[in-house]
Amino acid sequence: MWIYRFCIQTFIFIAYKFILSGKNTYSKEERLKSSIRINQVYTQGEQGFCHPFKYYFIHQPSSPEVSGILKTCFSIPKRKFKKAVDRNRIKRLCKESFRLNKSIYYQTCQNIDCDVYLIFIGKDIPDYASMEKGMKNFLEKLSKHLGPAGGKE
RNA sequence: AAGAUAUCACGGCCUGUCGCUACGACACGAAAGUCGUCGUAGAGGAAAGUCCGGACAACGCAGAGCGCCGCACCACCUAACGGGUGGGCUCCCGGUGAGCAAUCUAAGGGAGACAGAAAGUGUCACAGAAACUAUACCGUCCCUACUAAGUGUAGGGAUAAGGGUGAAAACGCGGGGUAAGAGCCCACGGUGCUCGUCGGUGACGACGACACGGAUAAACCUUGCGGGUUGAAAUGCCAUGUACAUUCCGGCUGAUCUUCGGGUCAGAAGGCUUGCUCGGCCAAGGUCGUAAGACCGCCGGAAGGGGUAGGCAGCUCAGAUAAAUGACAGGCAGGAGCUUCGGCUCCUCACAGAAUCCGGCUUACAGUGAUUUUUAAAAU
RNA sequence: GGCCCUGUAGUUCAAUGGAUAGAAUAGAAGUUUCCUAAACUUUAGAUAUGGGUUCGAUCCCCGUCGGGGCUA
Repeated sequence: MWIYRFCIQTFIFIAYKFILSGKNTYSKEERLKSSIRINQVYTQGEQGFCHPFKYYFIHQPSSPEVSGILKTCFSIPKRKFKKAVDRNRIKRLCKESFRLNKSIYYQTCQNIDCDVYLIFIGKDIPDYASMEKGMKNFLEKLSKHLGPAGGKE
């Protein structure tokens, strides 16, 4: 009985929060935090490049236990940006652009459990417009890559 | 009115929308909990460098001696400090004034790891005669021999006043004195872990007496004071998981009590602590065998190997753990540029982001305000 | 977060507090060769930086900057 209820709850959860995309939140659940998962993504995952970012990702179809959330993690190399202020600034720009534009991904891809590890590769600190442009490009590329596969399964 | 230096203070403010982190209340739910709702709080003067000092924690409760490290004028502040405040002394700049000169010195400014070189050892390159219980190269002077003599040559002696070398050369300078000279004597100065009197809490200062040949302790060292060691990746707990496995080395002794099950005391090998020593602490045997020894087990160390590398506390009225402070819009204030002096346009900027917490230090810094010192120009 | 080490030519290393900081290699020029290589000759090139101690610092001391290592 309660399993059925839980399924309904999770379905409602997904429907409200992501498909309809009523609010542009970026909470703790959407962040990739476990170091085990990060190592998996880094070693086993596929990799690619899209202008300011290098990305690793791993994906599997969603199940009742694993809700279909896109978990992300941003990384800025310390070698290129030595000051903590610059690294903080870039990370905040990344998070902000992802928060406002993640609906591009959720419009096409649903029920896929995907972990993404993004590394910022750039020489200068970008402004928000260029960062948003790069993030849109990345999300479109990712959703194109995952969309048909998710549809088949 | 402008620039520079130093010190101190500040390091934009307000409103709205979306969003993040923590906590609390409310709503729903049996509970776990929630696309929940609302409220409160949310990064600096250096948060930095990690250069000092603490709080705090752990370590076979840390005792003594040696070693090692740090500090080093005095007083006060401080939980403590290598920090701060004030004072003393020395040196440098400055130059009023005194003096024949050497030299001393007022105002003002700057610097100083500023105990001891008269406890000992070492070093002082090159140059120079000589660089340290000192030295005679050129000189100066005396005596003797040769020479008729001046002078010259040779030998012996006295001498640190003059020359040249050097970073540093017999305390400086004037006079006396002398064969020539020398603090040998005198005056004026200089120096001193010296002695006495006076002043000062003290460092020290003034006066008098006495004595006068270097530098280096950020060379070893000596003296005084301080420091047990390791640092939140400390430490405690929970979860997951494996191997009570393998190899090598060393040890398992003695006395005593006994209800014969065992207990008590001492000790070896080895190990533990702060580098060493003393001291202190830990420490299991049994079977077979006449014995030597063998086997099993245990203890300690080493090698290689296996497993987990997650969470909670530590940790805070900011408080995370792949780590929160952001984006957009408007206004005020400030700055820059243009100007027809009405205004218009642009910007919110420098250094820089908490990770247990405090007290300092050092370094970085757009701009604003205050104070001090100083510079050049113009006007009177 | 904490602890520690280190900085010398373009590179790898030397140098007891005292000469113009030395060697190898790389660079440049020349000799040789028909040309190149090799060999030989010559040459330029550095103490991370700011102070202090000292008569005199690559060396000793302090600050800053950079690089590296260790730490469950």
